[in-house]
Order: sequence, then structure tokens, then C-alpha cells
Amino acid sequence: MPERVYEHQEIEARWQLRWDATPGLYKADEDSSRPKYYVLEMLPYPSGSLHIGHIRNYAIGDALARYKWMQGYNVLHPMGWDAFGLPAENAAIKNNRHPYEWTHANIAEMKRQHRRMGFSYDWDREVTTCEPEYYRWNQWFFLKMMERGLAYRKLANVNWCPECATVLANEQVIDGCCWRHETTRVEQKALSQWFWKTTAYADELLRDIDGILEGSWPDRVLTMQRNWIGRSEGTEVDFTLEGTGEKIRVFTTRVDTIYGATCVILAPEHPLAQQLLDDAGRARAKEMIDARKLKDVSDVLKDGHFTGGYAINPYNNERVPVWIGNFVLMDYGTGAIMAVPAHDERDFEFCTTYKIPIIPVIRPVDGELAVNPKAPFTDYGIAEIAGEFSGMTSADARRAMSAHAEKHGFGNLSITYRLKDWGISRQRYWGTPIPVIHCADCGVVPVPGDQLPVLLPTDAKITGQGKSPLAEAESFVNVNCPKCGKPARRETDTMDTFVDSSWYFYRYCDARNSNAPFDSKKIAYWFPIDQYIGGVEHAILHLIYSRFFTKVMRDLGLITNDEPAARLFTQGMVIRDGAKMSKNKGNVISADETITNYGADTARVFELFAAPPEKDMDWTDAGADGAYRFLSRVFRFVTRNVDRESEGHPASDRKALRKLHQAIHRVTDDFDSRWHFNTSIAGLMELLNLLCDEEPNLSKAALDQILPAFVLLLGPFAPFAAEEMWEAIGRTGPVFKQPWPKYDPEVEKEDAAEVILQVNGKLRGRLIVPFGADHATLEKAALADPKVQSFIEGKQIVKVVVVPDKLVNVVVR
RNA sequence: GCCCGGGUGGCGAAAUCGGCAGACGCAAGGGACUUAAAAUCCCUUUUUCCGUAAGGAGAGUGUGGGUUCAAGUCCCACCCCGGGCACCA
Repeated sequence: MPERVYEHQEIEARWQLRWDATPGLYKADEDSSRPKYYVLEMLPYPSGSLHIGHIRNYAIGDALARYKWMQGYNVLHPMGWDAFGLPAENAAIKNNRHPYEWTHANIAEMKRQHRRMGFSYDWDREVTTCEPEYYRWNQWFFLKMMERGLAYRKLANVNWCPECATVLANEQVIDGCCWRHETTRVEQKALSQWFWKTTAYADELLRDIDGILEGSWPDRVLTMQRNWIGRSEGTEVDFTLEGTGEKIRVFTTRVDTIYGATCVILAPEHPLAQQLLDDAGRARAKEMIDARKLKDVSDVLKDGHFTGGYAINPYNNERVPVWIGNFVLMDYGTGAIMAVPAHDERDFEFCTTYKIPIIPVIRPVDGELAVNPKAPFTDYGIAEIAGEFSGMTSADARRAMSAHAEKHGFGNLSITYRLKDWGISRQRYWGTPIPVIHCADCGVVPVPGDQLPVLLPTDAKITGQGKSPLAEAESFVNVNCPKCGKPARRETDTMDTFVDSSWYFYRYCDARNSNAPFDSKKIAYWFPIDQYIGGVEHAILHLIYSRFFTKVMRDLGLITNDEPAARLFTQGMVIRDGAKMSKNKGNVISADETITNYGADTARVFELFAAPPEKDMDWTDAGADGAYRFLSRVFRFVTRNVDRESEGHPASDRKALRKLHQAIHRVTDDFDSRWHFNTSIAGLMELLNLLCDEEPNLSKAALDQILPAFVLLLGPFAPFAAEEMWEAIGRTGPVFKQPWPKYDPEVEKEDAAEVILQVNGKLRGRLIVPFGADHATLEKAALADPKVQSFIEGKQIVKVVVVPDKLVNVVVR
């Protein structure tokens, strides 16, 4: 057959039509006898257009899904839309168009691009989080959390982004700025807000990082989560306030230094501070609190004010002054600390500023106790001037002193976390309404389960002015109290959209269920997710919320898995000319543009080839040209060799088949272990190069093995081209349903071993010998090699190292 | 400051278990085909030195040490880049 030109546009358009006309092509069923495999890519926000960053994410997942199908797995590969969120609302304000319309138009557009890319999703399971059929279960979970005391409302200082005009969770504040507006400083506002008790699971979230997830999730993600949870072991100790006898509880990780405590410092917000301070002092406290709103505490100089009160250190009965200090945080530990200036940087700075005594009580293991130190000694050492604990190491003293506090009832061991509860209230329209009613008589009343969903009103006025738009919708707000029946008001805040994405992957297992979020039996079949794939930017936000949600659902008895995903893969970013792609820079490359210029297959192959998937990759048009050239060479090679009658030379056949089996081996290994598709594709390129070299001498029999195997190997990376070639060589049926080729260790083996000859570790020659040549033979052959001889002449042979089939190293002096 | 990654040609990278450094691709240069261009195909391409040449010798994976017959790979110290956490007591 004459070779055909690789007309990517025509080929891809035709196969897209055929696939679209095959409903259920990628359908996944629960009742399969084959082992299941759940591969999941993080669902996108429907911003309006797929770009090459999305393509990279989906190309990885799609290659894996297709490989697993070919390996005989029952694959679940779903896709959906993280459809609530601010951009829809902002677009609505700008274009005077309802967020629902805007969102759905974007989804339709992105789905069209998905189809052009040929990704293998089971669209019957599509989840769109802004649909009542989905968000009603957010509300259902909210009620369940309330029942279990995991959802509560409190007045708190919360993060406020002026740009978003809404509250943010701690996880959504990056370097004091909003996660979506990197230059907008987040302010502190006191508001009544709903929280979910993520802290109730702090310990388990941490424990499972070290147990279940260690080794299966990327280290850097686990590290980030460990840091975020921030577990800290220490001791809580009560200092007694002189006069009233009230207790001031402090938290310290260094109770071994407590004999050196020279004052107690309260956070300016501390209730006791308000009580101790006079009017002037309260004004100072307010100053400190206000200063924090403007700047990060870390940028501000130490500031303090004496309250006038004194407290007694329970260990040595010393009387120490009680201060307030701007660096003490109300929401960490107990909101109060003991200051030990001799052994802590911050305390040293504070006490030096205010001329508070500095008393060293820990000496270095091999040194003396410092006198009038110029700097704090913060290492562990030996306790001195510490009563019965003198002479103990810091570690022993911590244990003994904590036990002492517990025995005498003025303290105990304590574990403190940095993690805080998840604030989920948002003062915006385009989200899930929080299903509670505020009644003047009954207080906060949950909406009865049979009244769900609480639908988003369609007549709300969206202004972006920082008040909940739902508050303006009279028909929505005014209801009767479910308890007493009197007029009451609905909650007008909506939920953080991270709620939506915390459990969507469970819904995929039973996407059309209208009686429950899902059928637990289906979850038991599919979960855990075998492989989750997404960007590392979600390492803390989405992934910690999802883990929390999973644990709550397990404790509700809905599921049995402890973690959502058995394995996590975080792919690198796609950058352009060394810069992150962003709309502001105008360097975003759209999927449409790429598919038209290069084709979907080329885009996939290039993105997988340019770098290992966990690293950032730079998109270059020249690189994409290279991927196109490769596909086009394969295509021409295959089409011109269909039905070619040729005798061939056995030597060429053997070489070609050997390379083929080596390629199968390499691609299979890459899929099974480390996902370095760049080397998989390099292997296929090497195979093609060799086939072209040997082409005139290949027999029909060899080609009959090589062509189909090559097409199958290419299938996960370039599905359109593979399908076209599969048909061209006279085969039928989707490529991804064919069995994955197997390699034969006998065929892939080289004819003979190439043994490297070294003298003193330097390459001096090589030797072709049969496999399995023994030690003595190799040594003799190496020493007989003229090149080797020229380097050992006149020298004394110290020893000869022989690695069979590999290397001989002659060591001379 | 603490904790994770990472540093290899002009560029993206490969070397999977301590055994030939630079596979594969890009870019560049040269050539074939063509009236010409595109496309395609072939060759060269880490570096220094010796040689007219064939060829040969040396250096080289951020820096400095170490282990080893043998180190990009293991150990120690340091430098640089990226990321996370941080007045968290």
C-alpha cells in the first residue's frame, strides 16, 4: 500500500464523530468480574475554556485509564464540574447574566473541547456541583455535621477579602493575602460564622499521613499537610493571679525552663487582660489588635503593656508581672504564655525592651550556666536552679515536671495544633445555601431533612457589595420556624465552594441517586480511588478538606475507607517561555488553538514527552513540531507497510523484534512504576528509528507482529492516530479494548553480551562474548586485549574485578 | 530559622540496583532531493590538547572532601534555585 499522509485534522474529526455516536463507549459498571480501577483527575472549574495545563492533567489520567483497560481492569474514569464560585458571580454582575446561564454555557464549551481531545470519560456519571440534585447533599451533610456537633456557629475574627467581598478560610489565605487575589491583603473582621470541626480529626489526619499515605502520596504534599496541621507537644500550666486567685493557663513546649519565667504575657484579646487593664491599658490593647489587622504580626516590633497584675509560678512560688504582648496569639494554645527570656528569642527581645529580668536556668551539656547572657540559649541542656529537677536533661525535666503538674493539679501534658476549624460561611450568592433558619424564640433551627434542598432563589440581586445577596431575596428569607411555626429568617450565607469538591468523587459512583448522596455498596466497590491526579496547588486546601470529609462520612457509617485516595500524583505546571501561564500575562494557550494547529494527539504526546509528569514543563512550539513529526513518521511507516510482500533478512527481523519487545518492556514498566512517559515515548521513537533503518529487509511475518503491537503501544498516548492505524492494518474494535502487548524475555535479549574493559576504572575497550561467560574466561580475554595490554604493560596487576556479562576492571599499580 | 524537593551539553531531558555520562527530542551547522520553497531524508554537534589524517590522550554531572576496583548515583560539609511552614510559645 502507498503511504498515507498524516492528516491529523481529518483523522481526529472523523474519529470524534464515531466515538460520539457510540454511547457508553467508556461506561463503567459495578457488576464486573474484572478487578476495578478508579482513576480520577481533579475536576475543573468551568472558566470557559480548556488550556494546555488542563490537557496535561487529563492526558496523564487518560493514558493511565486506557492502559488499565488494556490490562483488563474495570476502569472508572469520570469527569465533572466544580461549578459554584465567584467568577460566575462576577461575570453575572458584569454582563447582567445569571450565573447559572454563564456557568452552563462554559460547561458546554469545555465539554466540546474535551470531546475534541478524545478523553475517555464516562459522561453518564457527570457531576455538576451547582445543580440542586448535587448541592442538596451538601446541605444534607451539613445537617449531619450539626447532629454530630461538627458544625457550629460562633462570633469570631475571620479573614475577609475585600476583593471577593467575602470571608475566607485559613487555608485560603496565602502570605496574608487572598488565594485568588495575590496582592489583596486579607483583613480581620468579627462575624458570626459557621465552622466545621476539622480540628476534631487533627490527630487522625496526622496519623494517617504517617500510616496509610506515607509512600503513596508525594512527600512534599504530606510534608505540607504535616506543617499545616502543626502538632506540638507541650505542657499547660496554671499561674495563679495574685488577689483574685484566678488561674492563668499558659501553654509551653519548654516547661523545663519554667524556673526562668520572669513574666506572664497575655494576648491583647485575652478576657483576663480586659479585666485587669485600666482604660488606658485597654486602649493600648486595642491599638495592638488594630495594628495586626493592617500587617502581619511578624512585621511588627514587639509591643507590650503591664496590666498591673501579678501571678505566682506554681513551681517556685515566684511572683511575676502579668503583661499583654502583641506577639501572643489568642487563637493558638491558651492565648497566654510564660516568658523565659534566657531561653527563647521572642521572650528575650520582649524582656530586653521592657527591662524585665533575664534568669538563665538551662546550661549547655558541656558548659556553665550563662551570666548576663547577650543572647538566649535555646538548645536543650541541663536544668539548674530548678529545685528537685536540677541536674536533669531538658527532656527528662519536661517529663518529670509535667507529671509533677498533673499530680498537684495545676497542669498537664497537652497537644496543640496549628490547624483551625474550617470556616465555611460565604457572603456570596453562587454557592450552596446553608440549611438553617434563625428563629427569635427557638434560635438556630436546622431545616428538616424532608425540606431539602433549600433552593437558591433566582430573584436575588447580585451586587458584590459584601452583603449576602440572599438577604435581599424576600421570598427566600422569610419563612416560618420549623419548630414553633412563627415567622423566622433563613440563613443567608452560602457554603465555601471547597465543600462541593470535598466529596464529588463519591458522587461519581452513583451520580443519579435522588434518595441519598450515594449507595454505600457502590462506594464499597469502587473506593478508595486507585489513582488521583491533580495539581500540587491543592496540596493543603482541597486535599485536607477531602480527607476530613472522608473521615466524617466514615463515622456517619456511609463508607468504610479511611482515606479517599490510595495513591496521589501531583503533576507539574505547564509554563510558557519560563513564565506561569495566566490570563493577565496573555500567554495562555487554549486547547482549541492547539488542536487546530497540531492535533489532540500531538498535544498529548508532546506534553508527556517534554518532561517527566511531576516536573514543570515548558511549552514550546518547536517541541510540539517534534511530536508532530514523530506521529507523522509512525503513520507513514505503518500505512506504507500494510500488506507489504517481502522475504526479508532474518538478521533484520531479529533486530526489529528485539527492539519491539524492549519497547514493550520499557513502556509497561513506566506505566507500572514511575510514570515517566517521557522515556516511554523516547522508547517508541527509538523503535521507529530502528524500524526505518531496517525497513527494506523486514519480512511480512515480522511486520505482521510489529505493526499491531506498535499501534497498541501508542494507543494510550495518541488514541486518534492509533485507532486510524488499527483500522488501516485491517483490525477492528476500539484500541483501548485490546489486550496490552506482552514482551518475551527471550526475544528482547541481545545475542551476546557486550563487556566493558576497564583499566583502573577507565574505559579501554569492549568485548563481545556469549552470555554467561565465566569469570576466568572473561579475565583471560580482557588481559589478552591489545588495548588493555598497552595500559598494563610494565605495571603490576593488583586485582581483576569481573562482573559477568557486564564488565572487567583490571587494577594495576 | 525549621521542613521538603532540586542543581547533568546551546535548550527539554536520559542514565530505574554503585558499572560505557548525555539515550530520545529541540535548536544550530552542513548535505541530498527541488527551477525554488515547504515537506522529507542523510551527516555533524560536551570540551581541551596532540596529529596533515586515520586516530590518540586528558577533563567533565553546583563546590570541597570522603568511601570504593569503580560515584551523576552512597557518606560528610558547604553554595545556589524552587516550594511549604513560621513571633505557633
